[in-house]
Amino acid sequence: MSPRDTTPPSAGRPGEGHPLRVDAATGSALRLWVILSRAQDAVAQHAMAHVARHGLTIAEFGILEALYHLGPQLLSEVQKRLLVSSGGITFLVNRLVAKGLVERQSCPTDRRARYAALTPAGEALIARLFPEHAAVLTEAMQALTPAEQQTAADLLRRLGLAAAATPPAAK
Amino acid sequence: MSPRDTTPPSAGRPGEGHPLRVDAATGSALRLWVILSRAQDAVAQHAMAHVARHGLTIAEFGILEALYHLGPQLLSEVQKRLLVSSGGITFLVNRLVAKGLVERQSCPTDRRARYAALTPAGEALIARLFPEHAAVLTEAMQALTPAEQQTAADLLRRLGLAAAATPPAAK
DNA sequence: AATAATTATCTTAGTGCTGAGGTAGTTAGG
DNA sequence: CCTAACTACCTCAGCACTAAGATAATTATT
Repeated sequence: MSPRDTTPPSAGRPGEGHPLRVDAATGSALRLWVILSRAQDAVAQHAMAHVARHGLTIAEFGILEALYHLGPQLLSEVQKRLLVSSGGITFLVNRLVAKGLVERQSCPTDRRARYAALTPAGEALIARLFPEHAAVLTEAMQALTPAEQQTAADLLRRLGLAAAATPPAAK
Repeated sequence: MSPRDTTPPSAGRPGEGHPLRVDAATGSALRLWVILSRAQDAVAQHAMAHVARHGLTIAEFGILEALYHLGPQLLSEVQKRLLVSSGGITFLVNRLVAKGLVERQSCPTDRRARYAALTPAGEALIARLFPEHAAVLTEAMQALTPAEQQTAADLLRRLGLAAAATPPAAK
């Protein structure tokens, strides 16, 4: 789903292609979209490389991290937090159970619901990995000062919330 | 690969989990990482919804757009531009060929190399879709003014270039 | 020329996830 | 109660892509 595409042509290329003609507002949105995606991807490479070294995917790490910081959670709560599909959360928790890092617990008040909770092994792993992960990301983002990170975060939060709020657009 | 995870706990949650303790610099990097990923994902939903309505994936659209604006390109050039794997570019071009939107042309000076070029049908499709796509993205990002988009783009470009430049980190 | 190293593409197997649909448990209305 | 609607989770088929390796053509070295 990454748009390292939509990229405006690397200026000066003497192609046989069509010139890129867009108005100013459209141009800045397109440019931002490409830059946003590339930045996300570049940082994601660092995050993935780190968790992969411990045999985890980013999504698995996200579940462990959520359970670590919030305690046992209903699968549906974890699902909403991670933004994965309903089938996906079952699949991911199954895999973590198979690895011995997570266990399911039944909910006393609602027999449909199941909690996911860390096993001692899972707790030990995430307790060790989380600080490392934070350090990897801090390192990967060191090009921006904390103040700049704050500015970027403020802008992107508004952008993300607004984009998520609008319907996926009909055209 | 999305880290809607790594999210700091939604403050105030009275969990049984561990408190989130990180220093200031680490905190801003972690926060930015989550916000960056969520913003990228939210905008990507709009982009995907648009191209999916025409039976395309984002990667396929990216190839069509590249060929449209640059003219016929070697597969390896398209690959670098889209940041897909070498197998991926073969796979994607095959699918576009099957759809009748792209054709391969042999390179006269290097018999290993192949050009990808738009067919008339492909050209007609992307000529219609590209302006729509630009409009969808402009709409999706309208929460930020052009000046704010510029600021965000400047920061993210630096972030992305620096993150891409550093080795995937060893720890 | 012969050999090695590099480059360009393709092949194959596999991964990580989505989406549609299904079952069981729960809540609300009549 | 009894039905309908909803919710939580799971199953399963399938998709988009990756990674590793194979093949084949080119360039560089000896």
